[in-house]
Amino acid sequence: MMYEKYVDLLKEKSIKITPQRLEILRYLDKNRNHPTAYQIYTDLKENNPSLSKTTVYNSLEILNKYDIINTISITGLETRYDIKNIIHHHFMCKKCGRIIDIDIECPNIRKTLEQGHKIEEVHGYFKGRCRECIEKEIDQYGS
Amino acid sequence: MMYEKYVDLLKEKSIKITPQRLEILRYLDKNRNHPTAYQIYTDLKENNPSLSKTTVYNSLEILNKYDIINTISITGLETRYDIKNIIHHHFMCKKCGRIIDIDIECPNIRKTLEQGHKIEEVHGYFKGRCRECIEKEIDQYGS
DNA sequence: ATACTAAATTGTAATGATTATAATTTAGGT
DNA sequence: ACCTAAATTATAATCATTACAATTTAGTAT
Repeated sequence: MMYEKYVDLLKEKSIKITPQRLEILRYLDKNRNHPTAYQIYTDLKENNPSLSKTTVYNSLEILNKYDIINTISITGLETRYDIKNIIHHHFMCKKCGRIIDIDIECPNIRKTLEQGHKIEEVHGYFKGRCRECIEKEIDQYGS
Repeated sequence: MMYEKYVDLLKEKSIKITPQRLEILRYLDKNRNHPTAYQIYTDLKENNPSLSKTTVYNSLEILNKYDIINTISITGLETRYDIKNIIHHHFMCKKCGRIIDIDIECPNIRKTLEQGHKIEEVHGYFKGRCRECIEKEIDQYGS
């Protein structure tokens, strides 16, 4: 019941249903903060001490390959992961490091590009300072 | 004469003018194929055997900080570098790995987002199969 | 021109994310 | 209840990047 949703996702793609994959999917579904592989690993390890880091990487790779999750290259340091939902962009705050969803899809990019190359993924991100960090600065130094 | 253009770029930002920085800038200006730090390092080392990898990283960092170059996080593996020119997006071919410039700026993203967060960088990229790889496949298997 | 000083460069070592490998276990079909 | 290919695990290796400490240099002041 609890995992049925994720079982179905894997069944659709005819890839093996394992407890590790289900846990990772559930984790990404509940944690929409674009975690790293390491964050997923350490958090899930609490309830499953035998979990291997390699398994996390392998699972993320196959889930990405079958279009169940997205990878986000934005920090330049590590890959972030995101369960697939409606297309959106990301905003990364250079101060606090947070990656925030931006519910926008870049219009007419797809059409514009259907001229030779085949697009399989669309990624957009911005970098700057998030509202919260800006507000903190104002508090600190006076407006 | 040859390096004047790059000297000016550094002067504008009041950062020190060193032969290493000038060479890196010239390299990025001539090589618009989004090289990695390692590629820059090995290519420039040919004419300057004492060049250090750390210098390349340090220089790229400061050039990026002062908005003279751009960093591109797209492969998830390493950072790519691009001399600053008009805003454009990128297309990465999943087959051959090439990163191609797409001369498009996502319209009205900037305005849409001026609601709290401050945008300092706009990045957009697509992944898929480039025209050349697609054409090769057709050649191979018949159309 | 010369001397000075903070900043840049260099080489080496350390770090941290990710991948490779090989042995063990398991999912899912027979 | 098998069987087998695929998944999981632990460990070691790899690769990009950063930290560090010693040396050199750019650019300013003398």
